[in-house]
Amino acid sequence: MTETTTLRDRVGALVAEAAEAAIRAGSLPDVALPDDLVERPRDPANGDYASSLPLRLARSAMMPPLAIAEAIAGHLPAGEVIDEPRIAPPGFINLSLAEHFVQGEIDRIIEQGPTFADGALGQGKRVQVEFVSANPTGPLHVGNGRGAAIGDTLASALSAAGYEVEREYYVNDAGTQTDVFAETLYARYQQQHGRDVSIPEGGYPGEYMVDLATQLREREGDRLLAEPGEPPSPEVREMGIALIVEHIRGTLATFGTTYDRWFSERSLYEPSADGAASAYDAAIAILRENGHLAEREGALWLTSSDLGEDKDNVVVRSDGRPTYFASDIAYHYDKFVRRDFEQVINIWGADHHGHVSRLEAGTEAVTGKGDALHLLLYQLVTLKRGGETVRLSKRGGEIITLDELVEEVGPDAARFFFLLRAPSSQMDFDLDLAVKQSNENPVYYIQYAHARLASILDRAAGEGRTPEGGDVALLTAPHELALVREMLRLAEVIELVATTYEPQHLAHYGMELATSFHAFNDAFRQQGDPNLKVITDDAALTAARLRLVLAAKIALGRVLDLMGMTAPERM
RNA sequence: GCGCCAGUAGCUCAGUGGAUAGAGCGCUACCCUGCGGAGGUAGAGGUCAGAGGUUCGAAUCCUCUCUGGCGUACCA
Repeated sequence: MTETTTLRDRVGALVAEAAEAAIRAGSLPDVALPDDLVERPRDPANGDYASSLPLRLARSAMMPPLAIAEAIAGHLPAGEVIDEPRIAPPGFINLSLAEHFVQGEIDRIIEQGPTFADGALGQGKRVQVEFVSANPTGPLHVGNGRGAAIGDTLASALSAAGYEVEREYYVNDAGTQTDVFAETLYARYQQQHGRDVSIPEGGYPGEYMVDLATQLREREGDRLLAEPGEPPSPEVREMGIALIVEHIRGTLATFGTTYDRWFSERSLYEPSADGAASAYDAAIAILRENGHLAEREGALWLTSSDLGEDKDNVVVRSDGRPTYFASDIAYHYDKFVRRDFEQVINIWGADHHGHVSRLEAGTEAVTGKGDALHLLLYQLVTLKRGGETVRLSKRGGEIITLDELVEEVGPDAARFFFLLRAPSSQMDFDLDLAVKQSNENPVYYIQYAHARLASILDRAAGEGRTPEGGDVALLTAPHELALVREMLRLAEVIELVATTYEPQHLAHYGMELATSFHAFNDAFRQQGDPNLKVITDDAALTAARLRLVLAAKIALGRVLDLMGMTAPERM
C-alpha cells in the first residue's frame, strides 16, 4: 500500500481482505470477487464509502445479501482508517472514515503541497496527447477552444496520475488546403499591389487573409510578386503558414495552453536527421511488405477491408500525391515506432469521426499498436448569437474566433465553460449570455473561494498567527471534517479523468470543493460568536484551523491548476 | 440508406448497474451584515424522448421507434 494509492483503493482493499478472511473462516463460500469493491454513496448519510458486494455475491454465494454483509463486516478492521462498518438493507456495507484519520490527512496535504493528490496509476508510462491541430489556414475558432481545454486538462490529469505526458500540435502544412490557403494569400497580396485578381474558387474569404497579406507586404514589399499570371514563389506559402502558426500559438498561449512540440506534417516526408528513410517511406515499406497495399485505378490503396474496415482507402492518389491519410499513417508510425510512445491520445472534433476506424486500422497495420491509440472525439460547439445558430466552419462564412471569445469572457471562464461539459455532449454556446453573465459564471465561485482562503491566511499572518504547529486533533466540528473529506476525493477524481478521458469530472469536483469551503466558512458566521471564527483568542485552535485553511487552499489551487486556470490570491 | 454521438428540471448541463435522480443560472422565502455578499440555508420545478427486454436492482446495459448533430471523397 503506497502513499500514492487512492483512498478508495485502500478502503476497497480492506473489504477484499475482509471477504477473503470470511471465506477462510468458512462464513462465506469460496467465490470470486469483482474488481471495484467500494463506491462513493450519493447520500453522505450512507458513509464515505459503501460496498454493494453482498448484493453482487448473493447469487454465486447462494446466501441472503444481509448474511453476506454480516460475514464480511465481521472481518473489517475498524480503527486506523475506518470506523465500525454499518450494514444497511438490502445488502450494503457502509463505511465511514475514522475521525483521527481524516484529521491526520490535513497534515499530509500540507506536507505534499503542490503534489497533493498525485497518483501512481500511470507508472511513468509515456503518453502523448495531440490536440487542436487545426489546419494552418486561419485563426482558431470557438470549437478549437473546446479541444484545447479538453486536451490540455486531460494531459494535466494524466501527468498527475503518474504518466509522463507530452503535448503536441500537428501542423498540417503539406496538404491541398494549404495550397488553397497560399493561393488565396497570394491573390490578396497581389490586390494590395493594385492587381485586379480575385481569390480562387474554394479559397478563404475571411478578412484575416487581407491582414496576412498586409503583413507580408509590410515585411517584404513587392519582392514576392511574380510576373502576372505566373505562380508565386514557394516563399509566399512558407511565410503565410509561419505567420498563421505564430498566430495560433499566440492564441493558445493566451488561452493558457502551451505545447511540448509542434510537429510538421511535411517533416514526415523528409529523411530523418540520422539519414534514415523518411517516416512516410518507412511506413509505406512496412505496409508493402505486409501485403496491405494494392494498386488500382492508378492509385495506391490500403486494403483496409482485409483489416475489418468497410472499404479500402486511398494512400497515394493517381497523380502521385499522398493523401492526408498517408500522412496520418506515417505520423502514427513516427509516434509509436520512432518516438516509442506507449500510449497516444488524439483529440478530434466530431466532424473527423469518419477517420477514426481507418486510422486505427492503418496504425495497427503499420505498428501493431492499434490498441494503444485512443481517438477521443468531442462534439461540435454550436454558437448562438441573438437567438440564431451559427455553424462553425472555417470554409463557410462567419466564424467566431477563439481570440474573440477570450477577449469577451477571459481565458479562465472560457476554459471552465468548455470543461463543464462532457466531450460527447453537443453544446450550445450562447455568446450573448456568456458575455452578459460573465460575472456570475461559476468560474468565479471557485476562484472566489480560493481568494477567500488566501485572505484568511493573510489576515492571520498580519496578526502573527500561522498554521505552524497546529494540532489537527482539535478539529472536530462537522463542517471542518466535511471540508477535509471533500479534499480527499481529489486523487480519485484525477484517476477517473485519467481513465475515462472525461475532464468534466474535474470541473464539477472543483465546484463541490468550493461549496464545501463556502459552507465551512459560513458556518462560523452563522453562529455569530467571534470565538467560533477561524482566528480566535484560542491560539492552539486558531493554528489548527489555519492548517485546515492552508490545506484547503492547496487542494483548490491544485484543481484550478489542473484545469489551466489561475488561482487568484485576491479578486 | 448505412455508421458514430446525443436526447435528464423553464434554460445550460452533470450523473462510475445500486439506496429518495443532482448542479449552475432563473424563480420564491429566509440567514449572515463579513477573517471578502462573487456567500449560506430551504423550497417550487422531472413520464430521465417513447416502447419492449436483461437484472435482486436500469437514467446507466441490449433491441426497436422518434428527434437532433456529425460522418459516409483520389478534401482536410
